[in-house]
Amino acid sequence: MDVTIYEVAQRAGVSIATVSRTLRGTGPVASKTREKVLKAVEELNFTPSRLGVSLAEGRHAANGIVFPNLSGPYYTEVLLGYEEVASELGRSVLILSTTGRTRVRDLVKDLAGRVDGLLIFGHTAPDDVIAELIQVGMPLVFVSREPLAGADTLRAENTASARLLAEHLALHGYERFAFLGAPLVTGDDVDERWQGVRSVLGAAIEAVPTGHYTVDDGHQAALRLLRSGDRPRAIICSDDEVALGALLAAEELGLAVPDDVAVTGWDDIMAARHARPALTTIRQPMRELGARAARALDELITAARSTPNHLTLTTELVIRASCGHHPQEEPR
Amino acid sequence: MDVTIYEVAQRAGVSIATVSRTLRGTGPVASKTREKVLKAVEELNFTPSRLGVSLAEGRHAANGIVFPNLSGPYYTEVLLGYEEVASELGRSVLILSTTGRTRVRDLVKDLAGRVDGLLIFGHTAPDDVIAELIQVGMPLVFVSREPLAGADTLRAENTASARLLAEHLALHGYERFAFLGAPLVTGDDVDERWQGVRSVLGAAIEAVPTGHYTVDDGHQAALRLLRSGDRPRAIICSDDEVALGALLAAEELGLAVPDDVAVTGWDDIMAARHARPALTTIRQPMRELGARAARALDELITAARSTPNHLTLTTELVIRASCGHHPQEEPR
DNA sequence: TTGTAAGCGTTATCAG
DNA sequence: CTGATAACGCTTACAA
Repeated sequence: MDVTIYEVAQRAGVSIATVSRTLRGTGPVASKTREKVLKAVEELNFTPSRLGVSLAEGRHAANGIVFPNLSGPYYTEVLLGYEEVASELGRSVLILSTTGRTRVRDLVKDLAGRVDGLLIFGHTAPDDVIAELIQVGMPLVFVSREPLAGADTLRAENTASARLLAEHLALHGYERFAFLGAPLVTGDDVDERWQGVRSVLGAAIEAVPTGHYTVDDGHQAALRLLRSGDRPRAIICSDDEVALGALLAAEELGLAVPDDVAVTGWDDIMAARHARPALTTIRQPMRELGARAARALDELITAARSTPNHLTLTTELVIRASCGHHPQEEPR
Repeated sequence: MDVTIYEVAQRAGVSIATVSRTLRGTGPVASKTREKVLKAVEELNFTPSRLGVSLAEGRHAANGIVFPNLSGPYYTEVLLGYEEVASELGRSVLILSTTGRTRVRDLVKDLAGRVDGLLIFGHTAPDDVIAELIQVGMPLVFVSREPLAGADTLRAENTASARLLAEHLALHGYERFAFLGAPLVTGDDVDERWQGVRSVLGAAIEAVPTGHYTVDDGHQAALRLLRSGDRPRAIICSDDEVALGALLAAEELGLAVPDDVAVTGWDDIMAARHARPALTTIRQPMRELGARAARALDELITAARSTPNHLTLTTELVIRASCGHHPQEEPR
């Protein structure tokens, strides 16, 4: 990309203003002139410099997204939904992964300087940068986090479905529960799930931490949990990956799921259906979260909307085999 | 981000050149002046406009990456390795996902206009755009593709390990094989794997297509394959995800792995170790591929190097349970 | 040590 | 309809 609008103008025998007008369709251009210009553009294989355009237009035509990592389908799916819609809207997407990173503050600020708007997962960005960004009016949408003034927040419903799940498990007659993948910060998705199940299970459930929310960490934590003296009758996991890890641990210890210990997940990632036994879980529209975030950002950026939106998408309890036997599945 | 270098200069009572010098550490600045400038910067909370900087510097300080999708760990891992190193080198990364996209040509060109260099997976970008990009001297590194003039290519070794794997399976005494996940384009990783195994197995192996290289598609294809009259004794899969799908299919049909049918994968993703039975596979340094690509691009961009490199990283045959019983594992 | 001014590549206003 | 020309926000010779 080396040829500039000046060369095109010169070759076409017109001014750069005319070239610009022709290419963007803004303002009138005589059809003979237009032809000359297009011909020159063609011959020179001219593409307007993004930098020049952006500087003049005063916008990047790009969105950012900050996530912890990409282990497992959750962030990945949201990311893809986001990128697809952003792309439709003519915006590129810049990514920033924060786990294992030092100076996240600076990275986020730098990213913010390159885009017109940002999707931020949960609490992956330091509060003070967020405050700064809101302060300067940068369009922001948070996914998987409690509402926040000055920015959009978007999440899938957690508490109600957590209750639904807890109640379903209680109906199985289980009495001791564990919540594997204890919340790390208050106000994010996992915390809401925990609050939800605890609100119905009360003292019968205890929170067990896992480190990260990965298959591996779930596996390790479940191993410890299941080996302990009084193991729970049912393990409600923070998400499907942790649950997959729990399934592994149970198998390793020779425990049958759901007969010895029931296990449930969250998200309904593809592997949940394929797991053995298939995971009872809560389906959450990951792709749509990303897509909606991109659209919300677009509204904010184009100033089609100025007041923040706080949206909660509905989820669905998906009952499969891992939570216990159900009459309709096992006719007597 | 609204305050410009002019306001800082004014407030500090100096020229914009001095502000720039102070901030970038280029050229001399009296320490008293420096202090005044830094104070003004602080008070105004000034951050140089990325667009301004890039336009003046003549570089984006950003890299792009184009991949088909993010289903499964392979692209994801490479992406993360890439982003991490790019970030260390002070470059942001812009992504472009191509599956299900129309006008990939335009998307790639647009992306190219926003970055200093591009990592492109296999054959995800149309040949003519690639030719154009090489033509204009855009730094390019291809991952998982056969060498190409005018750009770096980077891949993990395929053919030799494919032979190794095939020979190992032959030692088990198997006679009929299938390669699940037939190559879609010639010259990419999967094609090399196929060529490798076929070179030792000859007519004893047949290629079976899967659509995409996903768990689901592998599952479906394996189901058809295993139901057919003369099912193969061993299934060599194009990658771990397809293999995971094959495992599912075998289980569904009541076939024991490896006793009724052996299955192998490729990549050694995390799930391969956790699968039941654990997958025999070829370990490939995905993260490192991404990291190296970022460094290679940096060399090309900074003109530290001008001749293309074509690098092949070594892989490792990881023998686990899914390919058959081994003496050392099962002492008589 | 500091300031002036010429780029960098567009867009868009305002006269013709 | 078209062309000067002033932004846009910075970097960097070149002078002083």
